[in-house]
Amino acid sequence: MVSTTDSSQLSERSLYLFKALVEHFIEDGTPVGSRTLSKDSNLNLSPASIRNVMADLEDLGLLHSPHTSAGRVPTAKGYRLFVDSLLRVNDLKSDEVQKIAREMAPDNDYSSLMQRTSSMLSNITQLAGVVMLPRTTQSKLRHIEFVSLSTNRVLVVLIVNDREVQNRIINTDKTYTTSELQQISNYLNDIYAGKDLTAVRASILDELEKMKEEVNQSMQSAIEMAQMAFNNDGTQNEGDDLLFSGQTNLMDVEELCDVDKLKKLFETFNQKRDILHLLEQAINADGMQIFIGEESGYDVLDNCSVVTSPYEVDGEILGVLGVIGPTRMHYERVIPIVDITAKMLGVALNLKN
Amino acid sequence: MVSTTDSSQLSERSLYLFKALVEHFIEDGTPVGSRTLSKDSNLNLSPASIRNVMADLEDLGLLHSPHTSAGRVPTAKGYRLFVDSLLRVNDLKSDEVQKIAREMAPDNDYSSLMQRTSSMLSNITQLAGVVMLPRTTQSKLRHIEFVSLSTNRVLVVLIVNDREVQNRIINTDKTYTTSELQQISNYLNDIYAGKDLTAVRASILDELEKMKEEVNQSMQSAIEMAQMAFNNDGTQNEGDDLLFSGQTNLMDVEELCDVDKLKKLFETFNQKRDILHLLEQAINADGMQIFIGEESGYDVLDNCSVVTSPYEVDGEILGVLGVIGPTRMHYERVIPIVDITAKMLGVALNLKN
DNA sequence: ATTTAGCACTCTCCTGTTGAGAGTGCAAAG
DNA sequence: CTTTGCACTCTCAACAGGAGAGTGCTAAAT
Repeated sequence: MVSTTDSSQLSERSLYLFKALVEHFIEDGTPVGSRTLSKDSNLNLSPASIRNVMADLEDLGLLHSPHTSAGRVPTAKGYRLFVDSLLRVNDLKSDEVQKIAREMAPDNDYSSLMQRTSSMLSNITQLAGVVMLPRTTQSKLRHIEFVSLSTNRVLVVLIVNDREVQNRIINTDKTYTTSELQQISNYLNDIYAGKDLTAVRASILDELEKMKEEVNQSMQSAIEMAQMAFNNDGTQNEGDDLLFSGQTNLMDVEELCDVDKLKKLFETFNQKRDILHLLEQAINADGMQIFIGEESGYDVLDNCSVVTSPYEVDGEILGVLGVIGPTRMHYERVIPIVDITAKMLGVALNLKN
Repeated sequence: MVSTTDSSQLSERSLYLFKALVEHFIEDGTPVGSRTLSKDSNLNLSPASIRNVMADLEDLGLLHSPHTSAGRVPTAKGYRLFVDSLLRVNDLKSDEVQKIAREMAPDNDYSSLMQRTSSMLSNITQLAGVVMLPRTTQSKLRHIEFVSLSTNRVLVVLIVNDREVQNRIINTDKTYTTSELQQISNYLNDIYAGKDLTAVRASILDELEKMKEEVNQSMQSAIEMAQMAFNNDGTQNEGDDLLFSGQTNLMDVEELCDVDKLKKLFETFNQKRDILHLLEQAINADGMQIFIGEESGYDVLDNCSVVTSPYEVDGEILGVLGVIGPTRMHYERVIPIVDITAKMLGVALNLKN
């Protein structure tokens, strides 16, 4: 990205007109011509003069003409300039802030909170909302519990990080009684509770080695059980960490109205992978990050912008959330919404510790 | 539904031609004219004769002309006759059966099995798949466990019906130690394990009444905890019992290619409610159930058919699964697929007990 | 040195027309 | 009962023409 357009390269007037054009286009959706702009801006300039300016802006790659007689439209680069240097973000109306706050009332149910956050984002913006769940990089084991299901089948319940409950079923070679399982889980809780999951796994493998020498029956069972419990493909299913909502809102957007493009877009959502990559980029940038059109690097998102913000608790970034919509979106509204939502989610999560 | 069209009302030849027409239309998607049908069927009839037959069929409400010069198309009633009396279901190729079987290998992870079933349905049919999870009408409590999270906050883990794990967080008025919680859960497990959830709730309310007189401290705590644990809005979130997949496949279907209709359809999927009602109807009918077009009673499904089959374990119906696609679908393929999938799901679930 | 007016030009989009093609229904003949 | 013949209807694609919008360029005005 060398060709950054510095707003100082342009005259005051050009910038003013450019801003007016973008705003008009965002409102209308139709390419803006010189005549319209002449009336729209309260500079008293004739269409002809404005044409000259527009031609310059087009040369700089900020505008684009769909065809000879169609007025002009901002390019991705144009939106970038607009968002970075010209946009004046609206303060949210207090009733909107309250609406957000209401939806995000802290809730003991963690996953429901996240889900509601996503829906709220899509509802309030009338675009698609997305929340990336906290990456469970460091998972502290809180508690482990075994429940006998039937012959040779045992349910393992792992409580991780105070909020997440994982459960899996393992097949054992013998049938355990409830009290045996109780003993085993007591034993494992004693040594492993509070430790990191990866550390636990490593330790278990160690113990398995040592075990060959020892003969302590009950401990042997315990370690075997633990091995099976934790051996499982470590992380949970890869696709489980992205919550979309309001995708259908995008079906109203004219720019995306082509069924074929929509299909590709929806499939991208379903696969989650690409969006996940994108959001991972956003997690590192501190503060809000906006991907405009082709900037994202994904073809399907060519006519889309993604407005993201990381959310954090105690200064630690847990994840990212955001909104996906057409490049022609009301940034001045969407940006503060995403911003405040991220902050409020941080607060809501904080209250839970 | 009084106006059932008995296939015996129609001449052999009419039926034959009707069948040919429907098959042709399902293949092609374009209205079928007399000329086409004359060549297509190997009866040696002139287009004119066929026109007469077609006019009769139209009078009976089995066919419909989009316009004067457009050939004819089956109505919902027509499809109904076709599916009920004329359709010869294909046996699935053995490699397809194997493919299904492979996807539905029994798996300790219950929810993953259900999810894979849904995806598999949509993959193999190239339509939308849906699985309704077992209704938890009678939920036997298997095990209850408390884990202290932080001051005044306790995580409750309920294991229900051997496979389902529910967890919720409750706020307590005092902070419990691990061993206190242990005691409480031991106590509750002793009296409630194996009982029905609704019975448990009732019993707890009873105990709360009695409690006023008694003074047993630890038992009092236990009951209070239990009350909070079970008091929660009984069932899990209402929308959590329907698994869709492959919705985007429907975007390829010509009949639904209108963005507006698609949007409504997708919103119906997201709300789940209507589809849930439909599937609930299907759960009662024994065996497969097919809703064709307007029959479903939901406007959004006007151009859609829903092919469903209940799945059962030990003769008990647990839920329903099926496929949603355009009325113009390859019933002869979809029907056996849904059928066999339901059976295999039953088997896979059975192996888990 | 800008800004503006004038003008020729281009492109889209809407509208109307036309003809081909497909399919129908009906009446009369086989 | 089936077929032939025929007039009729309707869609669809292609084409043409005109209105409208907007442009770029040049020359005049400020």
